[in-house]
Amino acid sequence: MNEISNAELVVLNLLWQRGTLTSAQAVEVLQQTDAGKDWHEKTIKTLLSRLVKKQAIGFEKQGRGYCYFPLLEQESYQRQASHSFIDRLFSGRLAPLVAGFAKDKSLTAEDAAELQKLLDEWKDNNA
Amino acid sequence: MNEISNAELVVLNLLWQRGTLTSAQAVEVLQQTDAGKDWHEKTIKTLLSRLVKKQAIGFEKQGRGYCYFPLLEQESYQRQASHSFIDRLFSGRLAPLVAGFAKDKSLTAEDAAELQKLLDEWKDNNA
DNA sequence: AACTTAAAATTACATTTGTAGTCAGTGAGA
DNA sequence: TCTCACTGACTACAAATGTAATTTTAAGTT
Repeated sequence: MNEISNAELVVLNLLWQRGTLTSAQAVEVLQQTDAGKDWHEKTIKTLLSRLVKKQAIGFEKQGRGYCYFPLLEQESYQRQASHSFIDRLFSGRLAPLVAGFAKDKSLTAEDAAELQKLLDEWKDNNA
Repeated sequence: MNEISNAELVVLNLLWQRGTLTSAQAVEVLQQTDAGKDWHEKTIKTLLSRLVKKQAIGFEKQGRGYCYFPLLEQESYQRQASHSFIDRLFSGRLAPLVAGFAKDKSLTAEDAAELQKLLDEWKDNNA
């Protein structure tokens, strides 16, 4: 029911990437990232707890502590969040978002190629 | 400096759409929309005030009250917010977001056509 | 000029979020 | 077995947010 906050999402992203982590590992990794570099250990543990309370992640006992893992699927979260974002900012239209990227030159050649591929596939499936 | 909150964004979107509005007009219109339908008049006025404080909108006196108008440009806000969103959820890659839309069937033919046009233009500009 | 009343300004208050600190329990080492 | 360091649980606290209510001010009306 609850939303994932920005700070929580940083931790969740790491768990999606790694699969499972102890809190100590999460601290170790996050403190070397841009987003988490000046987070206190306690802060990271709080975020883990809040993610557990929100049922975004689960854990199982392992040695002295817990081993955390995602419960919420990344793709499903991304999908829900993307739709919600595009609804709020672009009245639900996807193209204007992409247009913005194209316009401000932040659409890389790689992105363009990938998008073209997606479109070609889409056309195949909708021929 | 401050972020625009979700509730504030609903009001700001309306101002972007209409250009200018008195608070009474904002209330009238918003209460007929999905997002604002159960907002109290006072709530909407609070949101207008907060947007003013955040310098997202301005106002000029008109009759007994104010006439509000956007200060923050919609396109620039959309651009900043899109980049930030895609950074947080997709490590900065645009294509996976679009791929999500393609995958869950919410990419309409119109979207597809528009995206193709964008890509063609991009190719022209980057030939 | 005085009054009324709608707007704006100020205040309110619970919840969420960012960012930790403290307390209590337990496994691992002495 | 006893101790202690580490971990999770609980507590803290200010700022932001959602959602209004109360107070003040000043434009219209009489």
